[in-house]
Amino acid sequence: MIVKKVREEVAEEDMEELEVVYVPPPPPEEEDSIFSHYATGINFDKYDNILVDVSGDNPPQAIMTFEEAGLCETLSRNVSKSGYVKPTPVQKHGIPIIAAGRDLMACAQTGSGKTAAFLLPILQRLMEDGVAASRFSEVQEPEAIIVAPTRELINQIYLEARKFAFGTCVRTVVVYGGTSTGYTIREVLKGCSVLCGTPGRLLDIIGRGKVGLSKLRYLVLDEADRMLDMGFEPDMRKLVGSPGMPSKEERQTLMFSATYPEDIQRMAADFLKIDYLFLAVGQVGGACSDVEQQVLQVTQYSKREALMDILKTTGTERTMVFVETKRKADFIATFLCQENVPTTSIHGDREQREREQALTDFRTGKCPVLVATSVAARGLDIEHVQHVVNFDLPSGIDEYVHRIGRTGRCGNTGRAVSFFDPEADSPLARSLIKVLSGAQQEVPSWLEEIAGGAHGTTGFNPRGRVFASTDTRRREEARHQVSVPSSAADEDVWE
DNA sequence: TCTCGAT
Repeated sequence: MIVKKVREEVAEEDMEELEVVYVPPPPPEEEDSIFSHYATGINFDKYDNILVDVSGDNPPQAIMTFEEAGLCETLSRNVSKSGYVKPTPVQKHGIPIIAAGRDLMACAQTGSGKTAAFLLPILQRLMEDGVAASRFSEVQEPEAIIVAPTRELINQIYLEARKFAFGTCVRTVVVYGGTSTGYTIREVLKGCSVLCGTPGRLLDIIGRGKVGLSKLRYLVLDEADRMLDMGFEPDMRKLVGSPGMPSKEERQTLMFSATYPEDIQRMAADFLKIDYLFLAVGQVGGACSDVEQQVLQVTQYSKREALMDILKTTGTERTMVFVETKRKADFIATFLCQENVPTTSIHGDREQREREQALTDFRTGKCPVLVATSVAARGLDIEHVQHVVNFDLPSGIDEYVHRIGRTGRCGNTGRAVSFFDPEADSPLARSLIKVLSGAQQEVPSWLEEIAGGAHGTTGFNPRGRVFASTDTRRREEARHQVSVPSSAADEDVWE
Protein backbone atom coordinates (compact mmCIF):
# COMPACT_ATOMS: atom_id res chain seq x y z
CA MET A 1 0.00 0.00 0.00
CA ILE A 2 1.32 3.38 -0.93
CA VAL A 3 0.51 6.11 1.50
CA LYS A 4 1.02 9.70 0.55
CA LYS A 5 1.11 12.46 3.04
CA VAL A 6 -0.40 15.67 1.88
CA ARG A 7 -0.46 19.02 3.58
CA GLU A 8 -2.42 20.94 1.01
CA GLU A 9 -4.89 20.28 -1.75
CA VAL A 10 -4.46 17.11 -3.80
CA ALA A 11 -5.23 16.70 -7.46
CA GLU A 12 -8.33 14.56 -8.00
CA GLU A 13 -6.54 11.97 -10.14
CA ASP A 14 -4.02 11.43 -7.34
CA MET A 15 -6.87 10.90 -4.90
CA GLU A 16 -8.23 8.04 -6.98
CA GLU A 17 -4.94 6.29 -7.40
CA LEU A 18 -3.69 6.47 -3.89
CA GLU A 19 -4.74 6.14 -0.36
CA VAL A 20 -4.17 9.61 0.92
CA VAL A 21 -3.43 10.49 4.46
CA TYR A 22 -4.06 14.12 5.15
CA VAL A 23 -1.37 15.53 7.36
CA PRO A 24 -2.68 18.62 9.10
CA PRO A 25 -0.44 21.58 9.68
CA PRO A 26 1.36 21.53 13.02
CA PRO A 27 -1.19 21.61 15.83
CA PRO A 28 -2.06 24.99 17.22
CA GLU A 29 0.17 25.69 20.18
CA GLU A 30 -0.05 28.33 22.77
CA GLU A 31 1.83 31.07 21.00
CA ASP A 32 2.73 32.71 24.26
CA SER A 33 4.57 29.69 25.53
CA ILE A 34 6.54 29.22 22.35
CA PHE A 35 7.58 32.85 22.07
CA SER A 36 8.44 33.25 25.72
CA HIS A 37 11.49 31.06 25.27
CA TYR A 38 14.60 33.17 25.55
CA ALA A 39 12.85 36.34 24.53
CA THR A 40 15.46 38.91 25.36
CA GLY A 41 15.71 42.59 24.69
CA ILE A 42 18.79 43.14 22.64
CA ASN A 43 21.06 46.10 23.19
CA PHE A 44 22.60 46.86 19.84
CA ASP A 45 25.00 49.51 21.03
CA LYS A 46 27.53 46.81 21.83
CA TYR A 47 27.80 45.97 18.15
CA ASP A 48 29.06 49.37 17.09
CA ASN A 49 32.72 49.43 16.20
CA ILE A 50 33.08 45.68 15.85
CA LEU A 51 35.33 44.71 12.99
CA VAL A 52 33.63 42.33 10.61
CA ASP A 53 35.81 40.43 8.24
CA VAL A 54 34.51 38.41 5.30
CA SER A 55 37.22 36.45 3.49
CA GLY A 56 36.72 34.64 0.23
CA ASP A 57 35.57 35.45 -3.27
CA ASN A 58 32.54 37.55 -4.13
CA PRO A 59 30.74 37.62 -0.81
CA PRO A 60 27.17 38.89 -1.17
CA GLN A 61 26.39 42.29 0.24
CA ALA A 62 25.40 42.49 3.89
CA ILE A 63 21.85 43.35 4.84
CA MET A 64 21.12 46.16 7.27
CA THR A 65 17.58 45.20 8.30
CA PHE A 66 15.53 42.02 8.58
CA GLU A 67 13.27 43.37 5.80
CA GLU A 68 16.20 43.12 3.41
CA ALA A 69 16.51 39.42 4.27
CA GLY A 70 13.43 38.84 2.15
CA LEU A 71 11.73 36.63 4.69
CA CYS A 72 8.19 35.52 4.03
CA GLU A 73 5.38 37.06 6.04
CA THR A 74 5.13 34.30 8.60
CA LEU A 75 8.85 34.20 9.25
CA SER A 76 9.08 37.99 9.58
CA ARG A 77 6.21 38.00 12.03
CA ASN A 78 7.87 35.30 14.12
CA VAL A 79 11.15 37.19 14.06
CA SER A 80 9.61 40.37 15.41
CA LYS A 81 7.50 38.47 17.93
CA SER A 82 10.73 36.94 19.19
CA GLY A 83 11.96 40.41 20.07
CA TYR A 84 14.41 40.80 17.20
CA VAL A 85 14.48 44.35 15.89
CA LYS A 86 17.72 44.73 14.01
CA PRO A 87 20.14 42.05 12.79
CA THR A 88 23.40 41.58 14.66
CA PRO A 89 26.64 41.61 12.60
CA VAL A 90 26.78 37.84 12.25
CA GLN A 91 23.18 37.96 11.01
CA LYS A 92 23.75 40.94 8.68
CA HIS A 93 26.56 39.10 6.91
CA GLY A 94 25.64 35.48 7.49
CA ILE A 95 22.04 35.58 6.28
CA PRO A 96 22.81 36.78 2.72
CA ILE A 97 25.76 34.40 2.46
CA ILE A 98 23.58 31.42 3.35
CA ALA A 99 20.70 32.69 1.20
CA ALA A 100 23.11 32.88 -1.73
CA GLY A 101 23.86 29.19 -1.29
CA ARG A 102 27.46 29.62 -0.18
CA ASP A 103 29.24 27.42 2.34
CA LEU A 104 30.20 29.33 5.46
CA MET A 105 32.47 29.15 8.45
CA ALA A 106 31.37 31.85 10.87
CA CYS A 107 32.99 33.02 14.08
CA ALA A 108 31.17 35.43 16.31
CA GLN A 109 31.21 36.15 20.01
CA THR A 110 29.10 34.24 22.47
CA GLY A 111 25.55 35.57 22.67
CA SER A 112 25.68 37.42 19.36
CA GLY A 113 22.83 35.64 17.59
CA LYS A 114 24.51 32.87 15.62
CA THR A 115 21.54 30.48 15.86
CA ALA A 116 19.12 32.83 14.16
CA ALA A 117 21.79 33.65 11.60
CA PHE A 118 21.59 30.14 10.17
CA LEU A 119 18.00 29.20 11.04
CA LEU A 120 16.31 32.12 9.30
CA PRO A 121 17.82 31.79 5.83
CA ILE A 122 17.46 28.00 5.92
CA LEU A 123 13.80 28.20 6.90
CA GLN A 124 13.21 30.83 4.23
CA ARG A 125 14.76 28.63 1.54
CA LEU A 126 12.74 25.64 2.73
CA MET A 127 9.58 27.73 2.54
CA GLU A 128 10.46 28.85 -0.97
CA ASP A 129 11.07 25.48 -2.53
CA GLY A 130 12.25 22.72 -0.26
CA VAL A 131 9.11 21.83 1.61
CA ALA A 132 6.93 22.23 -1.44
CA ALA A 133 9.17 20.12 -3.62
CA SER A 134 9.08 17.12 -1.35
CA ARG A 135 5.47 17.45 -0.27
CA PHE A 136 4.41 14.35 -2.11
CA SER A 137 7.22 12.09 -1.02
CA GLU A 138 6.23 9.02 0.89
CA VAL A 139 7.89 10.13 4.08
CA GLN A 140 9.30 13.64 4.34
CA GLU A 141 13.07 13.29 4.45
CA PRO A 142 15.08 16.00 6.18
CA GLU A 143 16.35 18.84 4.02
CA ALA A 144 18.41 20.31 6.84
CA ILE A 145 20.37 18.54 9.56
CA ILE A 146 21.71 20.52 12.50
CA VAL A 147 24.18 18.98 14.94
CA ALA A 148 25.43 20.28 18.28
CA PRO A 149 27.68 18.77 20.95
CA THR A 150 25.27 18.48 23.87
CA ARG A 151 21.66 17.37 24.32
CA GLU A 152 20.47 20.53 26.03
CA LEU A 153 22.02 22.72 23.36
CA ILE A 154 20.45 20.87 20.46
CA ASN A 155 17.11 21.02 22.25
CA GLN A 156 17.49 24.78 22.59
CA ILE A 157 18.26 25.12 18.88
CA TYR A 158 15.23 22.95 18.16
CA LEU A 159 12.99 25.24 20.22
CA GLU A 160 14.39 28.26 18.37
CA ALA A 161 13.66 26.57 15.05
CA ARG A 162 10.13 25.75 16.20
CA LYS A 163 9.65 29.35 17.24
CA PHE A 164 10.75 30.77 13.90
CA ALA A 165 8.84 28.13 11.94
CA PHE A 166 5.65 28.65 13.92
CA GLY A 167 2.64 28.68 11.64
CA THR A 168 4.55 27.32 8.66
CA CYS A 169 4.43 23.77 7.34
CA VAL A 170 8.10 23.18 8.15
CA ARG A 171 8.22 20.27 10.57
CA THR A 172 11.19 20.16 12.92
CA VAL A 173 12.25 17.13 14.94
CA VAL A 174 14.94 16.79 17.58
CA VAL A 175 16.75 13.57 18.49
CA TYR A 176 19.22 12.98 21.29
CA GLY A 177 20.32 10.33 23.73
CA GLY A 178 18.85 9.70 27.15
CA THR A 179 15.36 9.71 25.70
CA SER A 180 13.22 6.80 24.54
CA THR A 181 14.60 5.31 21.34
CA GLY A 182 11.16 4.13 20.33
CA TYR A 183 9.73 7.59 20.68
CA THR A 184 12.46 9.27 18.64
CA ILE A 185 12.12 6.68 15.90
CA ARG A 186 8.37 7.21 15.75
CA GLU A 187 8.87 10.98 15.57
CA VAL A 188 11.46 10.65 12.83
CA LEU A 189 9.30 8.24 10.85
CA LYS A 190 6.56 10.86 10.73
CA GLY A 191 9.00 12.81 8.59
CA CYS A 192 10.47 16.29 8.95
CA SER A 193 12.16 19.04 7.01
CA VAL A 194 14.58 20.04 9.72
CA LEU A 195 16.27 17.41 11.86
CA CYS A 196 18.24 18.51 14.92
CA GLY A 197 20.36 16.04 16.85
CA THR A 198 23.40 15.11 18.85
CA PRO A 199 25.92 12.96 16.95
CA GLY A 200 25.32 9.67 18.76
CA ARG A 201 21.57 9.44 18.37
CA LEU A 202 21.69 10.90 14.88
CA LEU A 203 24.12 8.22 13.70
CA ASP A 204 22.01 5.65 15.50
CA ILE A 205 18.81 6.41 13.61
CA ILE A 206 20.62 6.94 10.32
CA GLY A 207 22.38 3.59 10.80
CA ARG A 208 19.06 1.90 11.45
CA GLY A 209 17.80 3.34 8.18
CA LYS A 210 15.10 5.39 9.84
CA VAL A 211 16.13 8.58 8.08
CA GLY A 212 16.78 9.01 4.38
CA LEU A 213 19.35 11.56 3.32
CA SER A 214 18.46 11.93 -0.34
CA LYS A 215 16.75 15.29 0.20
CA LEU A 216 19.45 16.78 2.38
CA ARG A 217 20.53 20.27 1.27
CA TYR A 218 21.86 21.81 4.45
CA LEU A 219 24.28 20.52 7.05
CA VAL A 220 24.92 22.80 10.03
CA LEU A 221 27.60 22.22 12.63
CA ASP A 222 26.94 24.41 15.62
CA GLU A 223 29.93 24.78 17.95
CA ALA A 224 31.81 23.54 14.92
CA ASP A 225 35.26 23.54 16.49
CA ARG A 226 33.95 21.21 19.19
CA MET A 227 32.22 19.00 16.64
CA LEU A 228 35.52 18.58 14.81
CA ASP A 229 37.86 18.13 17.78
CA MET A 230 39.22 14.80 18.91
CA GLY A 231 36.08 13.74 20.71
CA PHE A 232 33.58 14.25 17.91
CA GLU A 233 35.58 14.19 14.70
CA PRO A 234 35.12 10.45 14.06
CA ASP A 235 31.35 10.85 14.43
CA MET A 236 31.29 13.79 12.04
CA ARG A 237 33.27 11.82 9.47
CA LYS A 238 30.82 8.96 9.88
CA LEU A 239 27.92 11.35 9.43
CA VAL A 240 29.17 12.86 6.17
CA GLY A 241 30.14 9.36 5.03
CA SER A 242 26.69 7.89 5.76
CA PRO A 243 25.04 6.08 2.88
CA GLY A 244 23.01 8.54 0.87
CA MET A 245 24.63 11.63 2.39
CA PRO A 246 25.13 14.19 -0.36
CA SER A 247 28.78 15.08 -0.93
CA LYS A 248 30.06 18.46 0.14
CA GLU A 249 29.65 19.60 -3.46
CA GLU A 250 25.99 18.62 -3.43
CA ARG A 251 25.02 20.07 -0.07
CA GLN A 252 25.49 23.40 1.68
CA THR A 253 27.62 23.16 4.81
CA LEU A 254 27.55 25.80 7.52
CA MET A 255 29.77 26.03 10.59
CA PHE A 256 29.34 28.32 13.56
CA SER A 257 31.33 28.91 16.71
CA ALA A 258 32.74 31.61 18.95
CA THR A 259 36.14 29.92 18.96
CA TYR A 260 38.05 28.38 16.09
CA PRO A 261 41.57 27.04 16.64
CA GLU A 262 43.54 27.12 13.42
CA ASP A 263 44.25 23.42 13.21
CA ILE A 264 40.51 22.80 13.39
CA GLN A 265 39.90 25.48 10.73
CA ARG A 266 42.21 23.67 8.38
CA MET A 267 40.51 20.36 9.03
CA ALA A 268 37.06 21.89 8.66
CA ALA A 269 37.91 22.64 5.04
CA ASP A 270 37.48 18.88 4.40
CA PHE A 271 33.77 19.37 5.04
CA LEU A 272 33.35 22.59 3.06
CA LYS A 273 33.35 23.51 -0.61
CA ILE A 274 36.58 25.03 -1.84
CA ASP A 275 35.01 28.47 -2.25
CA TYR A 276 33.50 28.69 1.22
CA LEU A 277 33.35 32.06 2.90
CA PHE A 278 34.91 32.84 6.25
CA LEU A 279 33.09 35.34 8.42
CA ALA A 280 34.67 36.72 11.57
CA VAL A 281 32.96 39.18 13.86
CA GLY A 282 35.55 40.67 16.16
CA GLN A 283 38.49 38.61 17.36
CA VAL A 284 38.23 34.91 16.64
CA GLY A 285 38.22 33.22 20.01
CA GLY A 286 37.85 36.49 21.85
CA ALA A 287 35.63 36.93 24.88
CA CYS A 288 32.59 39.14 24.90
CA SER A 289 33.59 42.48 26.44
CA ASP A 290 30.24 42.79 28.21
CA VAL A 291 31.48 40.20 30.68
CA GLU A 292 33.53 41.62 33.52
CA GLN A 293 36.29 39.09 34.11
CA GLN A 294 38.06 38.66 37.44
CA VAL A 295 40.77 36.19 38.30
CA LEU A 296 41.41 35.27 41.92
CA GLN A 297 44.53 33.51 43.07
CA VAL A 298 43.54 30.57 45.27
CA THR A 299 44.79 27.20 46.44
CA GLN A 300 42.87 23.93 46.16
CA TYR A 301 41.95 24.32 49.80
CA SER A 302 40.71 27.90 49.77
CA LYS A 303 38.34 27.46 46.83
CA ARG A 304 35.23 26.50 48.79
CA GLU A 305 35.61 29.40 51.16
CA ALA A 306 36.13 31.77 48.23
CA LEU A 307 33.00 30.39 46.59
CA MET A 308 30.95 30.96 49.73
CA ASP A 309 32.20 34.55 49.87
CA ILE A 310 30.97 35.14 46.34
CA LEU A 311 27.62 33.48 46.89
CA LYS A 312 27.01 35.66 49.95
CA THR A 313 26.99 38.68 47.66
CA THR A 314 25.03 37.20 44.76
CA GLY A 315 21.91 36.27 46.70
CA THR A 316 19.14 35.18 44.34
CA GLU A 317 21.02 36.21 41.20
CA ARG A 318 21.64 33.31 38.86
CA THR A 319 25.14 31.91 39.17
CA MET A 320 26.76 29.11 37.19
CA VAL A 321 29.65 27.30 38.88
CA PHE A 322 31.91 25.28 36.58
CA VAL A 323 34.05 22.40 37.79
CA GLU A 324 36.34 20.01 35.95
CA THR A 325 34.83 16.59 36.75
CA LYS A 326 31.41 15.02 37.17
CA ARG A 327 32.27 13.76 40.65
CA LYS A 328 33.33 17.19 41.72
CA ALA A 329 30.09 18.66 40.40
CA ASP A 330 28.17 16.34 42.73
CA PHE A 331 30.55 17.12 45.56
CA ILE A 332 30.29 20.90 45.27
CA ALA A 333 26.53 20.81 44.73
CA THR A 334 26.13 18.70 47.87
CA PHE A 335 28.42 21.03 49.77
CA LEU A 336 26.40 24.10 48.75
CA CYS A 337 23.12 22.45 49.68
CA GLN A 338 24.55 21.69 53.10
CA GLU A 339 25.44 25.36 53.37
CA ASN A 340 21.77 26.14 52.65
CA VAL A 341 22.40 27.54 49.17
CA PRO A 342 19.60 26.29 46.88
CA THR A 343 21.72 24.48 44.29
CA THR A 344 21.20 22.08 41.44
CA SER A 345 23.71 20.41 39.14
CA ILE A 346 24.12 19.18 35.61
CA HIS A 347 26.67 16.73 34.21
CA GLY A 348 26.90 13.71 31.97
CA ASP A 349 26.39 11.11 34.66
CA ARG A 350 22.98 12.46 35.63
CA GLU A 351 19.79 11.05 34.15
CA GLN A 352 18.51 13.07 31.21
CA ARG A 353 15.42 13.91 33.22
CA GLU A 354 17.53 15.23 36.07
CA ARG A 355 19.61 17.27 33.64
CA GLU A 356 16.55 18.92 32.17
CA GLN A 357 14.98 19.43 35.58
CA ALA A 358 18.20 21.08 36.75
CA LEU A 359 18.08 23.55 33.87
CA THR A 360 14.42 24.25 34.53
CA ASP A 361 15.00 24.84 38.24
CA PHE A 362 17.87 27.13 37.38
CA ARG A 363 15.92 29.02 34.72
CA THR A 364 12.93 29.60 36.98
CA GLY A 365 15.13 30.65 39.87
CA LYS A 366 14.05 27.81 42.15
CA CYS A 367 17.76 27.03 42.34
CA PRO A 368 19.75 30.20 41.65
CA VAL A 369 23.01 28.26 41.67
CA LEU A 370 23.86 25.67 39.01
CA VAL A 371 26.98 23.55 39.38
CA ALA A 372 28.05 22.19 36.01
CA THR A 373 30.77 20.42 34.09
CA SER A 374 31.65 21.63 30.61
CA VAL A 375 28.42 20.02 29.40
CA ALA A 376 26.89 23.44 30.06
CA ALA A 377 29.84 25.46 28.76
CA ARG A 378 28.65 26.05 25.23
CA GLY A 379 25.67 27.67 23.62
CA LEU A 380 23.12 27.54 26.41
CA ASP A 381 21.12 30.73 26.44
CA ILE A 382 19.74 31.20 29.92
CA GLU A 383 18.28 34.55 30.76
CA HIS A 384 19.47 36.51 33.74
CA VAL A 385 22.66 34.59 34.39
CA GLN A 386 24.59 37.36 36.12
CA HIS A 387 27.59 35.39 37.36
CA VAL A 388 29.83 32.62 36.16
CA VAL A 389 32.34 31.09 38.57
CA ASN A 390 35.18 28.97 37.28
CA PHE A 391 35.68 26.94 40.45
CA ASP A 392 38.15 24.98 38.35
CA LEU A 393 39.60 26.55 35.24
CA PRO A 394 39.30 24.43 32.09
CA SER A 395 42.46 23.12 30.47
CA GLY A 396 41.90 24.99 27.22
CA ILE A 397 41.28 28.71 26.82
CA ASP A 398 38.48 28.24 24.29
CA GLU A 399 36.41 26.42 26.87
CA TYR A 400 37.00 29.38 29.20
CA VAL A 401 35.65 31.78 26.57
CA HIS A 402 32.52 29.65 26.11
CA ARG A 403 31.90 29.24 29.84
CA ILE A 404 32.04 32.93 30.63
CA GLY A 405 29.85 33.51 27.59
CA ARG A 406 26.89 32.03 29.49
CA THR A 407 26.53 35.52 30.92
CA GLY A 408 26.65 38.90 29.22
CA ARG A 409 24.40 37.79 26.38
CA CYS A 410 22.57 39.93 23.85
CA GLY A 411 24.11 43.15 25.09
CA ASN A 412 23.45 42.46 28.77
CA THR A 413 26.30 42.65 31.23
CA GLY A 414 27.65 39.87 33.41
CA ARG A 415 30.52 38.94 35.65
CA ALA A 416 32.89 35.99 35.60
CA VAL A 417 35.13 35.08 38.52
CA SER A 418 37.81 32.45 37.98
CA PHE A 419 39.75 30.63 40.68
CA PHE A 420 43.33 30.39 39.54
CA ASP A 421 45.40 27.81 41.35
CA PRO A 422 49.01 28.36 40.25
CA GLU A 423 49.72 24.73 41.12
CA ALA A 424 47.28 23.54 38.45
CA ASP A 425 46.51 26.43 36.12
CA SER A 426 49.87 27.99 35.24
CA PRO A 427 49.86 26.55 31.70
CA LEU A 428 46.74 28.62 31.05
CA ALA A 429 48.22 31.91 32.25
CA ARG A 430 49.48 33.27 28.93
CA SER A 431 46.37 32.60 26.93
CA LEU A 432 44.20 33.81 29.80
CA ILE A 433 46.03 37.14 29.77
CA LYS A 434 45.46 37.44 26.03
CA VAL A 435 41.75 36.89 26.45
CA LEU A 436 41.56 39.35 29.34
CA SER A 437 43.40 42.11 27.53
CA GLY A 438 41.56 41.34 24.28
CA ALA A 439 38.33 42.13 26.12
CA GLN A 440 39.75 45.26 27.81
CA GLN A 441 39.92 43.59 31.21
CA GLU A 442 42.36 44.23 33.98
CA VAL A 443 45.22 41.74 34.18
CA PRO A 444 46.45 41.05 37.73
CA SER A 445 50.18 41.57 38.13
CA TRP A 446 50.63 38.21 39.85
CA LEU A 447 49.17 36.57 36.77
CA GLU A 448 51.67 38.38 34.55
CA GLU A 449 54.46 37.04 36.75
CA ILE A 450 53.21 33.48 36.51
CA ALA A 451 52.86 33.82 32.74
CA GLY A 452 56.39 35.18 32.51
CA GLY A 453 57.72 32.01 34.07
CA ALA A 454 55.37 29.57 32.40
CA HIS A 455 56.16 28.12 29.00
CA GLY A 456 53.12 26.73 27.33
CA THR A 457 50.31 28.74 25.83
CA THR A 458 47.06 26.96 25.26
CA GLY A 459 46.56 27.98 21.66
CA PHE A 460 45.02 31.38 21.41
CA ASN A 461 45.68 33.29 18.26
CA PRO A 462 43.58 36.38 17.73
CA ARG A 463 42.17 36.80 14.25
CA GLY A 464 43.86 33.66 13.04
CA ARG A 465 42.12 32.26 10.04
CA VAL A 466 42.45 30.31 6.86
CA PHE A 467 41.52 32.02 3.63
CA ALA A 468 38.72 30.67 1.54
CA SER A 469 39.30 31.04 -2.13
CA THR A 470 38.56 29.40 -5.44
CA ASP A 471 42.25 29.81 -6.07
CA THR A 472 43.64 26.62 -4.62
CA ARG A 473 47.20 27.79 -4.73
CA ARG A 474 46.37 30.82 -2.66
CA ARG A 475 44.64 28.66 -0.10
CA GLU A 476 47.57 26.32 0.09
CA GLU A 477 49.74 29.33 0.85
CA ALA A 478 47.31 30.41 3.50
CA ARG A 479 47.55 27.01 5.14
CA HIS A 480 51.18 27.59 5.83
CA GLN A 481 50.82 31.23 6.65
CA VAL A 482 48.88 31.15 9.89
CA SER A 483 47.54 34.28 11.53
CA VAL A 484 46.94 36.59 8.62
CA PRO A 485 46.79 40.22 9.74
CA SER A 486 43.33 41.69 9.48
CA SER A 487 44.45 44.34 7.02
CA ALA A 488 45.04 41.57 4.49
CA ALA A 489 41.34 40.71 4.49
CA ASP A 490 39.54 40.86 1.19
CA GLU A 491 37.04 43.23 2.68
CA ASP A 492 36.94 44.94 6.02
CA VAL A 493 33.71 46.52 7.10
CA TRP A 494 33.32 48.83 10.02
CA GLU A 495 29.85 48.54 11.38
C1' DT B 1 38.43 15.07 31.67
C1' DC B 2 34.46 16.33 29.17
C1' DT B 3 30.92 15.47 25.77
C1' DC B 4 28.58 11.91 22.41
C1' DG B 5 24.04 5.47 21.53
C1' DA B 6 22.09 1.84 24.43
C1' DT B 7 23.71 -2.52 25.45
